[in-house]
Amino acid sequence: MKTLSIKDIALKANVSITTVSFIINGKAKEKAISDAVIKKVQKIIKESGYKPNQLARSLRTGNSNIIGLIVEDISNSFFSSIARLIEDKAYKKGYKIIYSSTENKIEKTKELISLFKNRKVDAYIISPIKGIEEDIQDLLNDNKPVILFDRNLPNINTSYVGANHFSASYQAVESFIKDGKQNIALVTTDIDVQQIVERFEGYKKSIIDHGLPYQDGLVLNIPFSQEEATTIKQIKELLQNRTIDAVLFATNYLAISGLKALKELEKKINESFSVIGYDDHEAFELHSPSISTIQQPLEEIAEAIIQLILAQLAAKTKLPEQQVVIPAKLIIRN
Amino acid sequence: MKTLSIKDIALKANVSITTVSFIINGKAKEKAISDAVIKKVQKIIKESGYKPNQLARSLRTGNSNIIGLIVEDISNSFFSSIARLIEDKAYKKGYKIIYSSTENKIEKTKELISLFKNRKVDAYIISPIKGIEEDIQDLLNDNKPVILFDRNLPNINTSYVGANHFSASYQAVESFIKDGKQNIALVTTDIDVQQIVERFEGYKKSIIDHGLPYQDGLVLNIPFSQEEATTIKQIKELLQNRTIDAVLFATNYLAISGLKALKELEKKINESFSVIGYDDHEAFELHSPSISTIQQPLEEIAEAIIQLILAQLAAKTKLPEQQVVIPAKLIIRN
DNA sequence: CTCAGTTAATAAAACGTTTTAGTTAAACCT
DNA sequence: AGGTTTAACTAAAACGTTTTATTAACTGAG
Repeated sequence: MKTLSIKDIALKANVSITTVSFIINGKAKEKAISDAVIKKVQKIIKESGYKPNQLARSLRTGNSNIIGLIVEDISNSFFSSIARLIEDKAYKKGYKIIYSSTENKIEKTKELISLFKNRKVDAYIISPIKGIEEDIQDLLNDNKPVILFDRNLPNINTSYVGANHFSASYQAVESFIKDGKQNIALVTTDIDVQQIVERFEGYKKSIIDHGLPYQDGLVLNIPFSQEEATTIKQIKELLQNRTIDAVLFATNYLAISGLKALKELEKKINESFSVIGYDDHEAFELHSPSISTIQQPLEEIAEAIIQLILAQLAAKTKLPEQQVVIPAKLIIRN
Repeated sequence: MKTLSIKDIALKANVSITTVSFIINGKAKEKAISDAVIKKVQKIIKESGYKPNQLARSLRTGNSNIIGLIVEDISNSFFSSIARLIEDKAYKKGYKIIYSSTENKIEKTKELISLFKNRKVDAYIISPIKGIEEDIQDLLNDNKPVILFDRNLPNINTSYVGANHFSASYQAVESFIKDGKQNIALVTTDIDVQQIVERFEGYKKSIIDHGLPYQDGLVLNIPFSQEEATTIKQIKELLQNRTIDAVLFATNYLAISGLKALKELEKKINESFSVIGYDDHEAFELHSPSISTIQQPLEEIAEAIIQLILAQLAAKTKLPEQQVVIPAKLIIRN
């Protein structure tokens, strides 16, 4: 069975294609189509189950009611949770989301942007990486709404939603110090994105502000695409070779690897050795003892993103860009 | 800057649109375009950065190089991991994936299928739910490849990839019994999909086969969309009101809730009380003690799915459907 | 020298919409 | 009665491709 087109409907209703189009798009009133015709056409549409071809529509109008979501890795629970929340909220406003993972690769990210552009995606939500500034600027020049989240790109003038990573890791370290910890390690990753840098800066500043010496050897930089086994090995080495009484992990997957390392070392978390993770994870709460963590308010972040996007989509003119910085919460668990 | 069209390229190269199109689509040789013209046009395309409009292309050809992936919930690690693997493999073959979550809702699933159909998605990978048989049959009648995974729909004749849930939960219960357990509970969910039913059947058969009495009261059915707090409460009640020395959880998120319940009850997992989860989760391995689980081989499942899809996409005729059942592995951890 | 075949290219239709610019007939003035 | 508005509807262009059918020029065989 061939799929129906607007032409078939027009034929059946004995009116022109134009008329049907006006009715479909709710312009019947303004275009002075009589009620009788409206009723008739709507009835035929309903009965036949006709659905306009979105491709043709997009081709003609240049927009698609689709929002593109580009994240680092959809299998990371932070991103998949955000994706799910955004999907939900967008869906209610009639927008669909399509998403894809960049794996922090510049080339793949560029291709994705190009793919989405090609598909006439209406707006972009991007967790960016350095090196795609130009591509994003192109989108903006093209008047497409772009919201950056999780990480910001300093040279791009567009709205951003993210957590206050500096202050969050500052507080985490502060809480270690208040607990009497002296040798606080940071396990972080080497990707060059603002949010990771901030986490490091917060750590460093907090240590110095509280009169402790900053020790380079207590900061472990894990390459992003490294095998987990290697990561675990490096963390074990750090813990064995250094006097350390507290560790802050800069991402949830690093914390997971860290917990595995501790397990292999049979090193217990207790009064004399503490751990704080980042981006909550089911495993943190369940762990014995429960793992304290810096929690980003996913719901709020998703909400802020979708608000900004919808506002920009609805607006005729370019809205002023906003930097929404949401405080991350330090969750102390015992 | 207006985006370029094939017309602009044709103009610049001083040839017809048709010629450019042939060259773009690699039909230059067969259409006897001279090498000189091919070179010239390709140079112009490269220099100008022209990218064909995929919408127009899809509108004309009826296909899109996009595969639609429809899952229950992208924020569940089982699905997001599979999605990520499929995305990777498809990407290498020049296909893009777009995915969306159904939340096990028939209406939303139907809408998604309709959305994808509208977008001329070339093939579908669906983790289905009862009630959408007709929509899937429509796709098949339309000659679109459809692969079901995770759950099968008995009345649909199409390929399926999934794990052997019956045998997996049979073995899990068997291992409990060999350990001397007598009162084995099952915490499962009420969604009416084959894979969940199989898990229950395997549990029941194993109990009976091994000469134990099947007790209805030891099976807890959790409504799918229920708040987690309620789920935890129900699991606590089950554990408090019954003599139970082992629990099999039918999904990973139920196991997580179960572990939380145990934590609240301060009930320890040890020789006299065992637990097995389903679909691995980071938290299982990290838990103290580590949680045994039934592990679905994600990599193999993803590989099988993508193989079937690509084979069907490449084939001119309809391939015979295949039911790929991959054994799930019982991982005993201590 | 002519006809058939080949080579190199193109014009135009088609995909399914939206939207601009009309057209026609009736209703409304003065 | 003649002109102007308005109501109701529509023809056709446009979006950017692919593809079918066609043309025009050349080649070589008989």
